[in-house]
Amino acid sequence: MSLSRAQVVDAAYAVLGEQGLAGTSMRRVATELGVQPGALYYHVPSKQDLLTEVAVRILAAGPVSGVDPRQAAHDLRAALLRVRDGAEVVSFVRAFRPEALEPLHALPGLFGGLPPGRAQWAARTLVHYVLGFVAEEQNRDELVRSTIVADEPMRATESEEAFRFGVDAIVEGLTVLGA
Amino acid sequence: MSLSRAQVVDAAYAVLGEQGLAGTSMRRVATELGVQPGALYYHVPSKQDLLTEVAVRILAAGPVSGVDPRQAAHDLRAALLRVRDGAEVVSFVRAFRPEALEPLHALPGLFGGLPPGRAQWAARTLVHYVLGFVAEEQNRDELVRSTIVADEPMRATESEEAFRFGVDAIVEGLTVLGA
DNA sequence: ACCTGAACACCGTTCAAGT
DNA sequence: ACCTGAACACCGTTCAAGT
Repeated sequence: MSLSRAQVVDAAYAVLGEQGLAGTSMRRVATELGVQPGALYYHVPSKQDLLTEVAVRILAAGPVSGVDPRQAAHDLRAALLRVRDGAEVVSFVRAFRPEALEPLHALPGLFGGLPPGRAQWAARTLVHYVLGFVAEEQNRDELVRSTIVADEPMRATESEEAFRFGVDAIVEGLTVLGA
Repeated sequence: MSLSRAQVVDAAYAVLGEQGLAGTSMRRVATELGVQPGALYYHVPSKQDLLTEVAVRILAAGPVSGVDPRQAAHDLRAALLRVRDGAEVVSFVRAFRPEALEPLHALPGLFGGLPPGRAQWAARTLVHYVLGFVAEEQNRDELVRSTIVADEPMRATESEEAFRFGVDAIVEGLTVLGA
């Protein structure tokens, strides 16, 4: 039975979870599937496109429409934290194919109180914050994992608090200034 | 006359400006200096350390203490925009050696109205926003440069406006909620 | 249609050996 | 002390050839 595109994405997602983004090479994905590297290119045009699908999968667990912006921010963070380097992967895809990340396009709609232009800006502001914050958290995790830096207990709960503070402040400011 | 560490950093900064981060390899920096790749490792322990020095140089044009947080945000953005992929480079260095970026450590001091813990969080929030926003701007520039995507005039001034809106909203929210 | 084998043009880093 | 030459262990991608 031959390989499918979905299987390639699955394998890439699995390698990401095991090795992190730095360890997620096309060659390793191929090895995971028991196939030669070149075989992947029959199913996927490039590594960037493969990562795009992985990012979409990451966001599938993510923010839904119909909630308030604060909830959406927490949901987005939770989705990113589910896999190693999740924030980095989504940031990368946002850089070169932002239109592929449909879940993020619903966010402006959550700022119902603002005029459309402002709602767009507001959503971008919030997304930048969440991606930056979680990327920092996960980069820290990677450093801890490679024992370059020592783990400190209590970081998780302090992170939680700091994140909530930022979200609250940003949403507050956006709704006040956006009107 | 032999190479100096400063010359290697200069060359790396120059290559970054000409080729962007993706094109900034140790081998290209070596070529720029008319030297073999291995020679660089006599002056610099790794590519990561070299990029750390480049990031410090980028931030040297950056935010000063003694201004208000909004001014600092605009100064930081201006510094990042001076070189290609400046935000990406600083983000990368922040990931693996944040203590090296001294200029960013002064930012909590600008939130004088907040208790110290909150001022820390506030600074992080603002920095995440600025780095994320500028990284998006510069990634766009890279795509335009490679003609993957068309340039749209008016983007610069709209970017300016959007950035200011985000900064104003964040600083407003932070000072209101932080007290 | 789908995959292999093998190559191309790169990487960062190390290290003996030269001067 | 400083650099070269050459290698090691990787990359992403392409493509003829096989089945």
